[in-house]
Amino acid sequence: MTELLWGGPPARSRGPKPAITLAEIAAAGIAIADAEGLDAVSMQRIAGELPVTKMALYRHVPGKTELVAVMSDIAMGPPPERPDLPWRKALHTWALDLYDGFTRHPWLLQSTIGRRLLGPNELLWMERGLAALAGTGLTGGEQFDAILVVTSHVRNIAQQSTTFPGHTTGLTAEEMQQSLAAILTTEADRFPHLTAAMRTSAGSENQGLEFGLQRILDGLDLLVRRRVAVPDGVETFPIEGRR
Amino acid sequence: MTELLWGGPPARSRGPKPAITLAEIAAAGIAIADAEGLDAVSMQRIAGELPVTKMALYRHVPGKTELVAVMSDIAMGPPPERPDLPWRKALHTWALDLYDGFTRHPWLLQSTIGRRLLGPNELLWMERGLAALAGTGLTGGEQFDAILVVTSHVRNIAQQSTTFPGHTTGLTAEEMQQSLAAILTTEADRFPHLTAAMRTSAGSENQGLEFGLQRILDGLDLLVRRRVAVPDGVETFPIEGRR
DNA sequence: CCTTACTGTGTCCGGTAGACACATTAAAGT
DNA sequence: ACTTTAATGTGTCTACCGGACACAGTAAGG
Repeated sequence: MTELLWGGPPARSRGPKPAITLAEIAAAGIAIADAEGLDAVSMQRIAGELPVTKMALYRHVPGKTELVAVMSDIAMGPPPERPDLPWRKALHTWALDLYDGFTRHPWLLQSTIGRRLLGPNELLWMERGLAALAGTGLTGGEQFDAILVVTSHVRNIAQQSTTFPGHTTGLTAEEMQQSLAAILTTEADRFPHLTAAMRTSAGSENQGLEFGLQRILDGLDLLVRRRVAVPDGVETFPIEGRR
Repeated sequence: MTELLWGGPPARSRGPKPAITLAEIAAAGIAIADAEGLDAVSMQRIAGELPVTKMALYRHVPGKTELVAVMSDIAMGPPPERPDLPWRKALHTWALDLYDGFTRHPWLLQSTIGRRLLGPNELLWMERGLAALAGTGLTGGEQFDAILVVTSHVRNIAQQSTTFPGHTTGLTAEEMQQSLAAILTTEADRFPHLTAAMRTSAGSENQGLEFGLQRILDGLDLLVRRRVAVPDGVETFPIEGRR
């Protein structure tokens, strides 16, 4: 499995020339997932796009799980090159780049959840995120946690704002808003704060990405300033509300 | 569909007495999902736990999607009652309560993604989260965005730390750490910051929940203080890095 | 030239969600 | 009390899915 993600094309020896390559299989899968969603990707369907039958795919890939992992790493691609910037701006553009990737391939939100083997591109994204934080004085663990919280936010905003192609069980943002409004007309007394918040939130959609990002960066900034003031990492200024 | 989530038991008229109720179906599904994961939940399997056949379930539920929605809202349950607290402590305990729910029913992380119809319990969680922020001077939209970023963080931490029962395609945290270390032994030069961060992060696992939570709360606190200073919401003090 | 490793194919299995026709049940209307 | 009618549960059927496995053909190495 690690070989699939990290190894190049396998050394060929005897036997018939393969009619297809792993890269072609992955490309076909990515095309289907982009156009019709991850649920539309089946071994049958992929084979239909290639000059082979379903079972031939298993000569190149141990199973669907592994294939999706390869597809995911390829579709994610490496992070775009960016000039060196102060950590905050660097992490900010990193987050926007990540968001871009998820909107280009919404199915990545489904295929890259949970603990799994990481591919070279995914690791490269992580590397770039950590690079942004390298000079901040945060410990390694804190750096990991920091890019994790940024990634979480980006993922969930993308999850919420993206429309999934072919995903039958998905409402549009309007349908959701509408059904919520309908419920609140009859149940307003059970949800007073929700009702109130809805009234003062009209027209302020799609601000979620920047809003959360700025809060997180503000919070990180506070910590970084403390770390710079006390480089050995001892916590000197207890902050109200911190455990 | 809305009736399934929000309506009580349907008014019965003619016909045979139903052998099962929606609540019983949902309870059976929840039991299976808790024990063996969401993937183990099938109509066949649920029917096996009840004195009916698979197709009888479709008399009570339009499809599996809707059934999982009902299961999810029931399993999530209402948020626990908490005494009134300052907004930061209130939101903090709210987040920990949410985390608790996700660890009790890990499959909720799979079943409550994306845009979907919201059930009464899910809305009650939202109501409580907004209630915590009611006195902060944030606009409705900002309140929504704030609880969204907290929820995202809690979800992703739970996703990362929870072990899913029966989920064959899931590595343990050790396996993942191990494979990462193995890769870095041969590819260390491609990922210098990653390698460095790994060295200084030994033993600092499972701090991610509190770390991200405190950063987010710190960031929100900054905004709230600005809002209190200028109650009409006009941004008077431009903060470095904010767009 | 023959052996051997490798590729692609067809068949088969157990599983999934759901459509649909059918018999049965029990309440409502007469 | 009898008939009508709406609702319930069942069994059968279709169209998929991932994958195991045996088999035939191909091309390179000895």
